[in-house]
Amino acid sequence: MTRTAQIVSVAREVLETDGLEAVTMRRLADELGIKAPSLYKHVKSRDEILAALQTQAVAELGELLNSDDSADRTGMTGVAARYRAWALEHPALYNLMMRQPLDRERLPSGLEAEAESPVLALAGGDRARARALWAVAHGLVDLELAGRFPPDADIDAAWDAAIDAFERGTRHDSR
Amino acid sequence: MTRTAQIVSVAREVLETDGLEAVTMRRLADELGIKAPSLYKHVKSRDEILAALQTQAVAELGELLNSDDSADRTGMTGVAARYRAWALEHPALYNLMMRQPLDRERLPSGLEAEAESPVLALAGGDRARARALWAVAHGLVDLELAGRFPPDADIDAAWDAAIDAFERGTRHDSR
DNA sequence: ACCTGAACACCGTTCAAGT
DNA sequence: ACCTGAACACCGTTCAAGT
Repeated sequence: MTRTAQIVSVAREVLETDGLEAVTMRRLADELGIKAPSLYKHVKSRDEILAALQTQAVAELGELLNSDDSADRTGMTGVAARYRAWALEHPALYNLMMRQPLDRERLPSGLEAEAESPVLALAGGDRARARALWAVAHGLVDLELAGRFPPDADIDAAWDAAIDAFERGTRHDSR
Repeated sequence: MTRTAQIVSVAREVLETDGLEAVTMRRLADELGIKAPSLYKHVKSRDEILAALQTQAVAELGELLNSDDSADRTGMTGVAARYRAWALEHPALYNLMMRQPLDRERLPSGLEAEAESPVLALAGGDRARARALWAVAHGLVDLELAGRFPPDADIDAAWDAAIDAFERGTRHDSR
């Protein structure tokens, strides 16, 4: 394991344990038993570390969505459940993944397409519809993570309503 | 105009002009011709200032969604267009508004309900459906603002697809 | 009542220097 | 090749002191 990989790995632990604001150059150095300035021999900046974590997250969530646990609920309901569950288990990582543009240069080619493919399939190959579908899922998760729903809101019911709206008819783009 | 109100007003200008990271106690003080520590005589913390801006934003966007410019497109398409346009005009404010739990104590009572009412109406009074509707709109805006769609994505088409999905049938919650 | 200077405990980052 | 100490330009916030 290269030193750079160790840094990213420690960053992930800290991110998941104590949140983004705890991911500090001094804290990462501390965990590794070195001093903050030493990190810069292995990594260009804090942002570079965060970009690496973003890539990891896209890969992981993509893999999960592609996994077809046939035991699990299938189709839209299953994909939605896996998406939401992953986000709730890794809230800080999910936020990081969504709150900055993808660094498409660095991203392993094809990764983004692979991560999206299950959603595209659910949309019957319609890219616009797939993006709308992604947006509801993201919107529901983001509002839940941000604590923006009223305390008594039935979030499960909101997911059901969303799935309900998208499940009927796969007619294509109406523009 | 009380000093506190001036601080919040300056904070809004700075937020909209230079983004959240520019909203610094020292910067706000500077704009007002005083020193940073003086701000604490009028305001408890930076977070309190941001919470005030969040309240403003909810009120404004709510008012806009309730406005029924009959010249404008009506129904879901019109509301969606106004929602998106406001978010794109005030990106930093929109983010601020969505990225932290509402301070429901401080919020003028009824404000949240009023802001939501047009969406609830579009959902035929179904709260779960209304939340799903809100989530698509928020998801689409959030992904657009974060630069998370591929550069060649047709975002208008994604909105059309979302509207399309929600426009047919107002049958209620299927759980 | 309102404002200031000095300070504290933090940030990310740079750079000369050590091994 | 890898690490460190000292420093720079920042943060939010506190507090004694001035008017």
